[in-house]
Amino acid sequence: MTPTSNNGKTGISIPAATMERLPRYLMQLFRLRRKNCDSVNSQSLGEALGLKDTQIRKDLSYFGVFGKARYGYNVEYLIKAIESILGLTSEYNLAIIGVGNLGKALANYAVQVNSNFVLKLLVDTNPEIIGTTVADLPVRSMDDLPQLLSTQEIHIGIIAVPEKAAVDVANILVEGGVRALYNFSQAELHHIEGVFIENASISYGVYKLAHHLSGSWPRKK
Amino acid sequence: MTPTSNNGKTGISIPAATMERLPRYLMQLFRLRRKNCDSVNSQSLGEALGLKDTQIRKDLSYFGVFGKARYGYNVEYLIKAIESILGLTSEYNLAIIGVGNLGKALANYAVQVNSNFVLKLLVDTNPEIIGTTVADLPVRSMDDLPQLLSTQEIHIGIIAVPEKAAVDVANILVEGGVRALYNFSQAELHHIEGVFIENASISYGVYKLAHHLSGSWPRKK
DNA sequence: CTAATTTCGTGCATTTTATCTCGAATGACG
DNA sequence: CGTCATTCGAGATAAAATGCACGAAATTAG
Repeated sequence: MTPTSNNGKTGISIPAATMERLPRYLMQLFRLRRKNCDSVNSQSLGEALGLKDTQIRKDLSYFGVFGKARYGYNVEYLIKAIESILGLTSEYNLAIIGVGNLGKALANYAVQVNSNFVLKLLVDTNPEIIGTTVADLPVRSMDDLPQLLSTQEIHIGIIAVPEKAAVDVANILVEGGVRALYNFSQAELHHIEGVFIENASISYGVYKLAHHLSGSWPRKK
Repeated sequence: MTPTSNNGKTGISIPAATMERLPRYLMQLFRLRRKNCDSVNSQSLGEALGLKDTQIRKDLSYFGVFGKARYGYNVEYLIKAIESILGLTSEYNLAIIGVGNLGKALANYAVQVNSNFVLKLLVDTNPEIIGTTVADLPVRSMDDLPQLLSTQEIHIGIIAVPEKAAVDVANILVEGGVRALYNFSQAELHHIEGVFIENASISYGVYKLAHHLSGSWPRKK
């Protein structure tokens, strides 16, 4: 069986919560590979990620049989399998709109993360930023964005502009044919027909921490 | 009844999923306030956030009665109530560790978000950054961090350093008495006794989008 | 004042998610 | 080669979250 096959499980719908965890599994597997680990079992994987071992086995079981009794999972094989499940078999072109501090951080980030994501385009409105080079790419003018989108295919648009500009930027991207948006602005983007939207919600975590500190967050065991 | 009271619901444990949504409600309420809206009903709040109206009513009902039939919720009152639930009745001092692009972005962010969060400390290891001013604060040396933590109380430590340094930074913060960490590094931080940890996981969204684009993400209706 | 209508709050059904349990497979070891 | 310990896979069970449906409250209109 190849890692890409689904082991006859077609038709069964995968829990969204499971899909959410796969990137975390993948990241941890990359770390293990860097440490030259050949195999990993569900228990140690769980400990590294703060999850129960049964959770990991159940998650992986949706996609077929990856593990072996008394051995665990082969790291390399599982990486290939999860990459395949996540659709990391092809490349995705990224555009970052807004090259302030956050945009720059994301640009440098994007290069490291995974070679399946290729940063193609940086755009800003600020004349002082336009023309500078960030992550080996020139920053282009927002005015040129529609035209730039027509000359190269962008799969994922990363929105790193102030809240007020986010909706306009989203519309330009969608009109330019971008079908997936990763929104780092405070704006709430939803419900654009045929477009996948992921909201990063950077600031919410601090509220959760405030609540924890203030007293009575219901703890998980 | 004051917004802070629990309307006799003490003892009932609040679903974690509900707590996760409260910051989003709060943000949307801030937007409504800025637009001088006095009231909002569960339906329009739901539309703005991509949630069902029943979800919002149920969430709020855990904390008592905030709404009125044929009127909805008073924006100002609901803001006060949620702020109280989230523990935003006192101030929280923030330290940002790592003043690269991400740290700078977070520093400028933190100032806007909410006056309950007060940025007190910026720290980095890079001699070229140490001594510069970001968000009206001088960047201090990482070497001085333990000492700085002993002279002022920091409630929330924001980790914006490279993955390799994250665990060390976390340890220094915890030893310095910080009980809540917001981790923006790629490192997985878990299980520090008595410390609340929130992982921002900035890069995972792009994997989800890749999977969406590649085909068969199970859609929610 | 009464009826009509809107919108909340909440008990209950449904769906989704997490956890438990245990048989089966695998490799280690005598 | 047989026994033992380990670790997976997956069905059964428990827990959590969501969504429905309806009674009650409140406002408006006649």
